[in-house]
Amino acid sequence: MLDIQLLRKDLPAAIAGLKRRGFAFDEAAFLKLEGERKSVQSRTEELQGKKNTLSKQIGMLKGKGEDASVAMAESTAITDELKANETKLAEIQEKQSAFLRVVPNIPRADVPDGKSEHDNVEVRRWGTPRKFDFKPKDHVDVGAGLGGLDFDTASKLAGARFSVLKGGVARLHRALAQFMLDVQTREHGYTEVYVPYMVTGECADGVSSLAKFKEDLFKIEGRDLYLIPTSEYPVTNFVRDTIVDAKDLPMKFACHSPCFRSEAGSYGKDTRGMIRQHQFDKVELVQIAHPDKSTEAHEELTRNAEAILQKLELPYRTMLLCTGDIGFSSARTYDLEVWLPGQDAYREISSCSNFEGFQARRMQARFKNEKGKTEPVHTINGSGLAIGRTLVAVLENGQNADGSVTIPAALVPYMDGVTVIPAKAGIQPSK
RNA sequence: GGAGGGUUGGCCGAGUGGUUGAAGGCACCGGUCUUGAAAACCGGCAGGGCCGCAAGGCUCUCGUGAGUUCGAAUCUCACACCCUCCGCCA
Repeated sequence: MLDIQLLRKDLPAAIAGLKRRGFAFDEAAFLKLEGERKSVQSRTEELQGKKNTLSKQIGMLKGKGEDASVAMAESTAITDELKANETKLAEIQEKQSAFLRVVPNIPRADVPDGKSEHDNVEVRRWGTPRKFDFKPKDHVDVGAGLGGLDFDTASKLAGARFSVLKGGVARLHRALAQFMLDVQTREHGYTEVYVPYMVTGECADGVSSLAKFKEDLFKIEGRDLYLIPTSEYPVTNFVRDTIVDAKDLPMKFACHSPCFRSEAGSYGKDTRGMIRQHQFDKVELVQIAHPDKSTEAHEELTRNAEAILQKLELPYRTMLLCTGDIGFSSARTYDLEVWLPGQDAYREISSCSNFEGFQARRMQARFKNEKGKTEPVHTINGSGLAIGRTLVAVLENGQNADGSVTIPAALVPYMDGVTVIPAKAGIQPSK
C-alpha cells in the first residue's frame, strides 16, 4: 500500500510515478473520498468527544449522589446522529482502503521506463554459453533420455503442468535444494526456516493484492486459506502486526518450499516441459531491512542469488526490470535469467525485488526508529533460486552427446559423488 | 469427535459498569550515585487515525463482530484463534 500521506502531500508526483508503470490513478475518485472522509470524520469525532465529556460528568454526579438526568438526556439526544456518522465513516474508510489496496507500488526513480519485458535493461552478464558440437536438446528430451522426467504419469495424476521426476533426476532436484539452502545459510548469513504451505487471505493481501490476484492462487475450499505461490507469502508475514527492534534488522531468512500457481491467463505459454508448472520448489530469500539499508540489502540479496548460478557454472544475465514489467508490490526488481541451450535463450530463474515500505504498510510491520517513532520496515525478497528451472538449466547445459548429463562440481557432494547421470539405454527422446 | 480453560500494552500480569488507555513487574531509554560497571534510587516509555509548521490537541483500540447502557476491558450473543484432558490417527 502506498503511504497515504504521500498522496495527500504530493498527489501529482504519485500519479506521475504510477503512470510510468501504466497505472491510471483515479484522482477524482480519490479526492472525492478524501473530502467526504474529512468532513464525516471530524463531525464523528466531535460527537464522540461530546459524548465522552457527558459520560464523565454523569459519572462524577452519580459518584456524589447528585441528579444526572439533564446530562443523560443530552447524551441520549446525540446518539442517533453519532451512530449515523460512525456508520458512514466506516463505509468511507472501507471504500478508501479497498481503493488504495489495489494501487500498485511506485517504481523508484532509477527504474527504466518501458512497456514490457523487451524494455528491461541488462546490467551484467556472467559466463559464456557453451558451444556444443552437437545440437543441444531441451530438458524434456534430455530428461526423457535419462529416464528421469515423466510428464505422462504426472498428467495422469494431476493433469497438465505437473511433473514426475525419477532416479538421478529426482536426486538432482533434491541435491539442488540442499545445496542452495546450504550456500545461503552458511555463506550468506540467512536463517533457514520451515513454514506452512498455506496462508490466510490476510497474509496473502499483505504481500500482494488478493483482490487483484486471487485467480492466480489455489484456494482451499470452504476455508480462508491459500496454497502459497512462493514462500515469500508466509516468511514476509513473520513480521506482520509487529514492531521489531531496530537492532534486530536486517532479518534474513532462507526458505525451501513448494510453490503453487494456478497460471491462469498463461494458457498455451511454456506448455512443454517444466518451465511453467502448477507446482515447483524454490529456495526463497527474504530480508526485513531498515529503510536506510534496503537498497544495499536488495543488491546483496541479488548477489546472493547470483552466487548459486555461478557455483553451478550456469551462464546468466541480470536484468533491471522496466516500469512496465515490474510486479505489483515492487519498487525495483532485478530478474536473473539463466542460459538455456535447448531454447537458445535466457530465461527467468529468479526475481529479486525491493518492496520498500509497500508490503510493510499492508502488514503493519514496523520498527522503532532513532526518534522513537514507529516506521514501516522495508521488505526485500528474491528466489535463490527456483529449483525446477535450475534443474532444467543443469540438464540442458550439462548434457553430453551420448545423452548423459554432467553434474556441476559444486553439486557432486550432494549427489553422493556422482559426476554424470548416465543415459538410460533404450529410451528415445520425444519428437 | 467429546469436555473444559483462555485471549489485556514490546513481554508477563492485575482489573470493581463510571475522570481506566488501563495497577504491578520485566525489558528498554534518560538521570543520580560510582574510577568504570553492577546494584539501588528518580524519571520516561502502547498502537492506529485525524488536525497542526511545531509544541500539542482530538479520537479510536483490552481476540473479532454485533448488542444492552447516558456510559463497557468489565454484562449478553455470535465467530475466530490458542491451551489442557479424553478419543481417533500419523
